[in-house]
Formats: sequence, structure tokens, C-alpha cells
Amino acid sequence: MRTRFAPSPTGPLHFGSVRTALFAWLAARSTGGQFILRIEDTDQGRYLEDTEALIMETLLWLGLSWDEGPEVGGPHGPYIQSMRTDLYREHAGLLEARGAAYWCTCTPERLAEMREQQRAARMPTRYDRRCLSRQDDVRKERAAGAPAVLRQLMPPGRTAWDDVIHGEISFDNADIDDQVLLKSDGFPTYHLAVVIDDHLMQVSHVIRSDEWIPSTPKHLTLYSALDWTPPRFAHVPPVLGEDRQKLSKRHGARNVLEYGELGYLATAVDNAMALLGWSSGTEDEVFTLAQLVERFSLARVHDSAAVFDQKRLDSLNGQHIRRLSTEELVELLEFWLPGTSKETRRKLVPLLQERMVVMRDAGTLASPLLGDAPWDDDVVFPPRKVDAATAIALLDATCAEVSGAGLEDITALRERLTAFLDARGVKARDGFRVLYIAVLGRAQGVPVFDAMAFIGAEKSMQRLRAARARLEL
RNA sequence: GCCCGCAUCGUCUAGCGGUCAGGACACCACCCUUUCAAGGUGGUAACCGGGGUUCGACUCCCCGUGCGGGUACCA
Repeated sequence: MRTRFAPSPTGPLHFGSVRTALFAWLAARSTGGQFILRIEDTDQGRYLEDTEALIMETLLWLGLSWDEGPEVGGPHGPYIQSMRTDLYREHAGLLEARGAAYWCTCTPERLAEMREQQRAARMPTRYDRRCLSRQDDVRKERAAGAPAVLRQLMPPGRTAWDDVIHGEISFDNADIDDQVLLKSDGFPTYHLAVVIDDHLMQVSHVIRSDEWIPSTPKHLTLYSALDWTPPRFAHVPPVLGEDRQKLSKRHGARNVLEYGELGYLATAVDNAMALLGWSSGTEDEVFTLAQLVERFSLARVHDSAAVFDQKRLDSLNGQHIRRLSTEELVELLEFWLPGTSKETRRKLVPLLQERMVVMRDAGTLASPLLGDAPWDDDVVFPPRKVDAATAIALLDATCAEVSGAGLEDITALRERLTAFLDARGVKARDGFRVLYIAVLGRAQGVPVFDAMAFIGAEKSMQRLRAARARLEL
């Protein structure tokens, strides 16, 4: 199977567009085929500087490498449409010679007016083929330098195909417009370019977003006029935002790369995207990219739109973090806990791993251990169910224990302090909250005794005494 | 307006004529527990509506409704 992802460089990639890329990539990889990246920059007006680089960076971050495309090249290049204009013009000429396309000199103004009238008459809006019946005049106008476009001549009949996702879909050709193939600036439209490129690049399965369904008959007609065997089409449903609107740039859809900056693992993002419209058929849902390759099949891709759920991503990210080996996490943490040694991170991992939702959480969790533990002003101290006298006694007892027995055996330390609280009729869960606040500056976080062992006896006692001082005021 | 697609818990989904309609996220409760998490157990929660077809419809067909998309010299 040969698939491709063909984005236009009009902005960063969001969850919806990357999901389509993931499916195309997975389809190719899971069948031992090739994945092609092609940049569709035929619209000069919407082109946005630097987005090719952004697109490639995004795909690479997610682990979606391409076999053919920009940078890596390939046997069917170039893989940037603006560098293939000769190819498009050549085939456009062929189409014209075969009577499958004709020139049109209608002005945008006339076209707009025509559509307005059709709409007012409750008719479908389509080009009325005025120029088709006056081709001699059109030829003269073009010779005189009049701007013109090449239009596809939609033949009568019906066009149908067996969509991989949707099954049989068919259109009455009469409902389909004579699509512009070559714009007056000489550039091809998407419709011409996509057909030529997919064929020349030997794409076997066109996996693209649902929104292309209405133009597929145009493409199929082109394949037929060119005497080419069309590829299979797989139109994947859209990804919707919480507002049930299709994810789009103007709708605040986030640049996928931002998830990385927020501390999401690429593999978790891949996993979350795959689950939007695909399911394994088993009850397993947590997969790495490699595991997705093993299980993926286009046949199990859904045909209805999916609403993106951030909570689900969070959950998946936490699960992927927990599945990391200590060494893997130690590596990854280097970026999130700058300035720490590998040894330090190794000691931290057991305390952090099961508490992180995103990598960024490591910083929050570890900060009281790596630096100061600023007091959280919202915290109630002493905490509920513990009076000041008990809190002071506990703090003193802890200090005495630490200076005496040290922090070698925190299990024994905990047991002695539990007994201490017991004797005073205070539940350990309530009493120890005092220690959490004293040591971490807040009521929750990594386990206190581990925290004390980490920062050492000296610093621990300092914090315990500082907390005690607050109670005496 | 015209054309096309889609429709199961709040969300992602399993289901492919006969199921107590299953799982996950979220939510709630309990257990575990030095906090918070994690983990465990249990719970609340769904087949858009109406007609058919059939002994039997979530599953098939039709209509309606809703949502999404297309209707550009944008992709």
C-alpha cells in the first residue's frame, strides 16, 4: 500500500489534520508499504512562510517519517507542487486535446452574478457552460491576451466508487460543476494537481478528510479521461472540537507541537489520535506507535465524526508515562528538570512517575525537593482535626527523631511517629498532614518521608522548625 | 437553495437480526493508603423520532429531525 499526506502550507497542523496523516502513515506501515509527504502549495495567496518546516517537524516529533517527500527525495519527485507546474500544464493539454476540458474567459464578476441568479431560482449553482458553445471566440480572446481558465468538461451520467470507509458513494454528474483545472495565473487547482500527482507517485490509497467526498467524482472523471486506473479512496471523518465544530485554525485548534511543549508524550498523542475514529476491536486501548502499527487496519476506521476530549489525552498520557522504564524517564526528565544530575533524577523517578499527568508536572512535584518549599498561602495550618499543641509536639518529635536516628530508615521513622500520634489519639492521616505542609509547603505532593530523606536531615529540620515557629505566633 | 456524509452512555467506542447493549475517559462510592496520586472493587449513564421488512430489530429499507461537509480561478 502506498499512501500520502498532502498538506497545504497554510498554517500549523492541528489534531484533526494530523490524525488523517496518522491514519495514512499507519495504513502504509502496517502493510509494509510506503508513506509519501507532498506539499500542496498551489495557492499562492494563502501560502504561509515557514510552514513546510513546521509540518515536517510535527510529523517527525510524532514519529511519522516519510519514505518519499521533501528532504529525503524519492523516485517521483519533486514533492512540492509548485515545482511540478510543467507536469500539470502538460496533462492539462492532454485533457484539452481529448475534449475533456475547455477554456473559459468568463470574468469572476459574471460568474458571481450567474450563481446569484441560480440560487435565487433555487437551482444548484454550477457553471452554465457559456464558453463551451463559443470556443472560437474564446480562442481569439485568449490570443488577444484575455485571462482564461481551463475547465473540466463533466460528462453526463453517474460517478460512483467504493469508499474504503463509507462503502458505495455515488453522485449524479449533473450535480457537479465544470471544475477549473488551470487557474488564470497558470497554476493548477488542487483537483488537477492531486490527480496527476497521486497517479504519477503511484499512490494506491488516497486517505484524506471527509470534506473531499463531493469532489471525488471530479477526480474520478479525470482519471478516466486520462485513461488511468484510479486509486482506492478512504475518506476519514472529521475531528470536532468541544463545540462540535470541525477543528480548524480559526476555531482555536491548537498547534500539535504545543502538546509537546506542554509535556505530552508523542506516543500518547499518537495513541489519543488513533482512538479518535479507530478502535482495535479488543478491549486494549493503550498503545505505543509501534503497537498501533501492529494492530491498525483501515477496515476498523469509523465513519462518523469524533469530538476531541482533552481528558482522554491526559489519562492516556499518564498511562504512557507510567509505562516508561526508569531509565527512559530519567532521560526525558533532563529537559523538564534542568540542571539535575542523572543520579538525582533516578532518585526522583519513583516519587514522580505515578503522579505525573504531563511531563511538566515533574517540575511542580519536584520543586520542594530541588529548591525551596515556598509556603502555599491557601493552606490551612495546622490542618483540620489537628490542634496547634499536637502539631507542635509532632514537629518536635519529628525533629528529635531526625537528629537522633537520622533518615536512613524512613519506614521505622514513620512507624514511630504513627505510634506517637496514636498515643495522642490523632489519626496518622490527619497528623501527617502537618509534616507535608512543613516539608513541602503544601498539603499534597510526593511522600513526606521520602522527601525528607531526599533533602537530608539538616534541611528537613530547618523546615520543621520554621513550621513550628509559625504555630507559636 | 442544491448535493453529499453521519447518527449507541456527557465524550471516545464495541456491536455487524436473537446480548442483562460490552469497554475506556469523565463522574460518584468504597477499599488500599503518610498527603496527593496510582491501583483495586462497585455504581450512575446510551441505541434521535416515525413508519416498514422480519417470528424477532441498535443492527436491513424508507421518511423525518439533528449535526457535519461541499457548493471558489482555497485546499
